[in-house]
Order: sequence, then structure tokens, then C-alpha cells
Amino acid sequence: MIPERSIEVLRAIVQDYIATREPVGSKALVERHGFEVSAATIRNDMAILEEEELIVAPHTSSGRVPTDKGYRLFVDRLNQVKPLSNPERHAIESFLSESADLDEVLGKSVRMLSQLTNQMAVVQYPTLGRASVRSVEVVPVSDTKVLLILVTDANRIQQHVLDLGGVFDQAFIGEVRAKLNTLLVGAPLTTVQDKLTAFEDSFAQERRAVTVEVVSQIVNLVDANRSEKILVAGAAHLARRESDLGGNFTDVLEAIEEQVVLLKLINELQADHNGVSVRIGRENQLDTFNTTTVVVGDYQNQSAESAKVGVIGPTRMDYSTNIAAVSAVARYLTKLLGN
Amino acid sequence: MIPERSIEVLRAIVQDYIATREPVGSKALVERHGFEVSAATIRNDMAILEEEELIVAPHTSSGRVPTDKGYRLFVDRLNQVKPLSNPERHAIESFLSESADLDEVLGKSVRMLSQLTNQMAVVQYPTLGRASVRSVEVVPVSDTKVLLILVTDANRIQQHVLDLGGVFDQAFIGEVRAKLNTLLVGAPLTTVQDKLTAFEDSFAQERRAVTVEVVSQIVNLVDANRSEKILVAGAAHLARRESDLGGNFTDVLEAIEEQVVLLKLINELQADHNGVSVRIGRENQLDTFNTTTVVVGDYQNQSAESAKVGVIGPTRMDYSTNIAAVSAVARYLTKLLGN
DNA sequence: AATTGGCACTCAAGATACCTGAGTGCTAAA
DNA sequence: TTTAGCACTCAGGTATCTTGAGTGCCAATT
Repeated sequence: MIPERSIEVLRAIVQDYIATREPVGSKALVERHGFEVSAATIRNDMAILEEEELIVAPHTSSGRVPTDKGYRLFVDRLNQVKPLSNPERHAIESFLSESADLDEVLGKSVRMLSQLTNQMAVVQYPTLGRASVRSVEVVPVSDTKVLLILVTDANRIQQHVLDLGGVFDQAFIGEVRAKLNTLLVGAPLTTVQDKLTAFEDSFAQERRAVTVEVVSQIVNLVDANRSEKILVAGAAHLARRESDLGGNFTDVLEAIEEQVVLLKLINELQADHNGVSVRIGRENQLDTFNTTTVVVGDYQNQSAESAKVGVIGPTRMDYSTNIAAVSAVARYLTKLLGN
Repeated sequence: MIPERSIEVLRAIVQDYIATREPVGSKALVERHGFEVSAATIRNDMAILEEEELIVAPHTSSGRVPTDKGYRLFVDRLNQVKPLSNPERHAIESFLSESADLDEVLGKSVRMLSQLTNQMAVVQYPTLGRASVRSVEVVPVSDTKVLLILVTDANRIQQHVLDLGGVFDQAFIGEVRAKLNTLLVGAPLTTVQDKLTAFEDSFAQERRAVTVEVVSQIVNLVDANRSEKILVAGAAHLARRESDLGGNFTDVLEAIEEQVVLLKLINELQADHNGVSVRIGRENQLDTFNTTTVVVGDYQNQSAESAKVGVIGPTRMDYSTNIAAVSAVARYLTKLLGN
């Protein structure tokens, strides 16, 4: 077991290193934190920490720097989450309070989280696996085109413009709309495809081609609901910390723009701390994200489907602030979208 | 007037510098380009170019580097736009051919342009100043909420969820919808606000509060149409060229995320070369964009409203490729959205 | 008048050496 | 277990040299 004071020393090292970016030495520790022992004693403690691989010396005889494992212990045991300041709480509330559609809410949230933390922020769209169809609309938008609208949730609307390939009459559109609604309203998304198998059969022969197209697009909309999508904000913050990233900043940015890797990354995390979960450096198991920490939280929408919000930054980050902010934004999102 | 050969020397310098990133010297020029004169002669030509401020020496006695003015002359007079390769053309066509709504088309376009050029790409949404209302839909999405949909254009749909603050009956919704359409269908966007001034008066007293809200949201949707929006892709490309940007990469990224500055920037440009316009370095008149070149083209939608597509990169960029790609994407967008 | 060879000159960038000081690890005493 | 003392290490700063690519200019040549 690691002695109490050694753990305190680790906390001090993490705090100082986060604050100053300099490897921190025994003397500075004694001075800046109220340790009632001499530097030599602290050095003994540091030897223990080094033994446990919680800190390392960048080169023989320089101060120490926390390892991923050190940060981990810090986050798990030492980090008292500092509550958001009142202005910050207020900002979140008023910023997100005006009800709006999903795109707006998520867009605002991710920008706000980025500002709050000075980190790059990400938010994932809910997947709606368990949701069901609320209504389907078919709206003419030109001589030959209609707009298909799929409403699955008070905040979630999907649309697609469909070219019917010829002029259509109003009655036909009405028929399509009525039949679609009869078939689909209330149906769970997972069953939509099945329910539509016989859809085109109920139309006159010459209309078949068009109705097939309609079905295929509806299915696409459903899939789009399921397909995972992510918003990102604050890339500039990440760029500013480039030097903390050990040079592979470009790779990180690329991976994030790819979205696929990013999705995988944030979906592996399961909430623990205050509903927030943290992956530090190599814990991400991806070379690209070797030097980054990912902090994510869950939020739930109306259908109790959950998705992630979070921030991504260098492992040398202000864990207290970031965990608090992510946790707060996740809670507010749940409040707002969960009704 | 600058002698013919000196101009050729400038072209060679620009090409070599773009290719190698090294300041280029007289000897290398003679070797790599088929000048039938000696290095000393080239040096005389270079003296002329320096006199004209088309090139500079980073330090006494090193090779030369083009100035903004040098690039400008290169772009205006020397740069024969290289046509896209066949695979590239094909990629554009097939990539964009599947008709889809505006969000999809623009999203795909900007990513493709970024890939084609290896630069950060941007695309602006059309402003629709001259467009008019095609239809308005009001769709219930929950007990107390409706979805307002404004269709202005076959490819342009705007939506907003509106909380009515209480339970509503179907007949009322129908009435709202009918009256809105009677009033607005065919009306130019600019007149929508006027047409709605008396809207709420036609409803029973107890409904007034709700209808006022409806009007205000419709006006918002119209404004959102007018408000300028931009998509960005390929920030990683810009990051990779960070060193060409003279260190203010972070500022550039920040300004681009701000969107406001970016909008101003690209809207100042008027098409000239092949329908494409180029701003080089200080020509942007913004310190932040001192070392970047912006290449933008116009595209038109159905209502003949135009918007911009383009790329942003360091002044040291491959002008031929970038101008060609921007021009091609702009043309395809016009074809696709202009019908 | 344009071109060229020759030559002295400049300066960034790399190599080398040296110094300094923060910080360590270890040992022996308290 | 803690501490003072001390020799040791090494990154990073500074100073000095060297090298070579490249220049500007001049006088000779075409």
C-alpha cells in the first residue's frame, strides 16, 4: 500500500504540473504545498511513486511528471470535482433554455462545453434505437419533387427530398401519406422495414415504381436515425495545446474529422464518476490518442436512448473543471431532451 | 515593363518554391528549368524581380521566395489552370449525382473539395434573398408541440419545433396551417413579415398568444434563411501546413470557427479567373489571414441566388490545382442546385 | 546593351564546447 | 522515519567556429 503522504505528494505533483507545464521537483513541492517535512523526505516519497509508475522523470535529475497511471489515480481518488461557478451554471441554463429542435440544442451545447472547458468538445446524436414513429408527412415542393418527413420524437425530425421522376397528382400524394401513416404511426423504428414490405402492393400497377422509391427513402431515414453522428467544436483549443500532444496533433484532428474512430472511442466509455467517464492517454488503446484524455458523459432523450457528450484534450488537462463541466452539460441535456 | 525572361524566372521560382518549400537560388533555376543562360544572368533577372517586389530574400544571400505580389502576378498571368484528371471529374459527378437535400449536397461537396485539394474547404449556404415561399406545414409532434416547416425551394427546407404551451385541438392546427398557406404561398421572403402583421387578428381572442408565437417563429425561419451559414471540412490539412502559416495557425482556426470573419472574407471576393477569385496573403486585409490564400468560386441555386465555395490554405499552395478544383465544384453545384 | 566568369562577401544552420543550476540519489547521523 | 550533506547528472543556454549555398558587383566578352 502506498503511504498517505506519498499520495498527497502525487496530488501536488499533478496539480502543479497541470498548472505550470514544468516537471515538478521536491523543493518546489515543499514550498508551494504545506508539507511539514523536508525536501529529502519528499524525495523518498517520490521514489515510491516512481516505483509504482505513477510519475516519471523526463530525464535523470529533473522534476517529475505524472504518468497516465498517475493521472488515473488522481482522477479516481483525489480529484474533488469543483462545482461550477454560479455564472457558469446560469450560462448553461439560459443558453439552453429556449426550446428548439435537436440540431440547435446539440449545436449550442457543444459550443458551450468547449467554451466552458477550453477544450475541444464533442456531442453525439441520440441513436433512437427504441423510439417509434410519431408521424410521416409528404409535402410537395416542386412539380416533380416531394419532401418526406419522418418525425420520431418531439425533438427529432428527419427529412429527405424525393424526386418522383414525373408529375404527380395531389390525390396520389394524399393516398401515399395516408397509407404510410396508417402503417407506421406508433411503430418502433426497428419494425418499419418489415411493415413496409407490402406497401407498394396496395397501389395501382403504374404507381409501383414510385412507391418503391418512397419506401426505400423512408428506410433510409430510419437508418439515418440509427446511424451515428457527431458534432465537434473548439478545434482551436486543441491546436493551442498542440505542444502537450507530443506532436501528433494533426493525426488527432484527422481522426476526429473521420468521426468513425471518434465514435468508437467515445462509445467504449461507460459512466462512473458523477456519471462521467474518463480515458487517459494509452487507456484509449489507440496510438493516435496516446497523449489525449477523453472525458465523456451520457445524456438521455425522451425515449431513454442515451448518447455521449464530452471533451477531448491533452492528458495534461484540468480534470476537475472538465469533469464538472461535462457532467453539468450532460445533466442539462437530459433535463432538456428527456422532458 | 518587365522583360519576358524575368517573368519566366518568376514562374520558375513560384513553381519550385511551391514544390520544395526552400528558397530558390539562381543555380538551381538554371539547372531545373531549361534556361539557356548562365546563373549570373538569372541573378540579374532576379534583381529586377526583387526591385519590383515580386520576390524577396528571407535573409541576405539566400534564395528567393515569392511575395504576395509575386503570387498575384503568377495567378493572373502565368498560371494555366490544369484541367482535372478524368478520375477526379468522375468522382465529382458520381459523388454528387444522387439528388438529396441541401444539407447533404453541401456537406458532401465541401468534403470532396477538401480531399481534391488537400486544403481546408468551405461552402456557404445560399442566402435566398429573392426566393419565395413554396409552402408552410404545421405538423403535430407531441401533445403540446408542433413542427413548423417552411419550404422555400425544392432543396431548401427549414424547420422549427414550437411549444404551444398547452394542449391544442386538431381543428385549430388545421386552421393555422390553412391561413398561413393562403397568406404566404408565393410570397417573396422579403414580404413575409409584412404579410403576417394581421395574422393573429383573424383568430379568436383566446388563441392570440399562440398565434403570435407562430408568427414570430415563421419570421425566425425566414431570417435563418437569410442568415449566412458555412460548412467547413479538412481542418487537418491546414494543420499539416502549419509551418507555412507563420505560426498563427491557431488564430486562423479560431477565426474560421467564428464564421463571422470567414463570411466577411469570402463575400468580399468577386469572381474573375474561370469564375474563381483569389485573395493572396495581405490582400485579405486581415492580420489573421496574412499568410493564407483564399480561393473561392460562386455557385447559383434555382432562385439564381449565389453563394461561395472555396478553399483556404497557406499562400504557398498549389494554385493550379486549387483553382481548377474550386471552379469544377462550383460548376457542378450550380448544375445540381440550379436545375 | 546584354551576357558571363570571377570573386569577395554574407549569413543561416549545424557542430562543438563549456557552463550553470535545478534536481536527484545515496549515505550517515539524528 | 526523517533529515542534512554532498557528489553527480544533464537539459538548456551561451559562445565560438565552420561550412556552403547564394548573393552583388565588376570587368571582360559577345
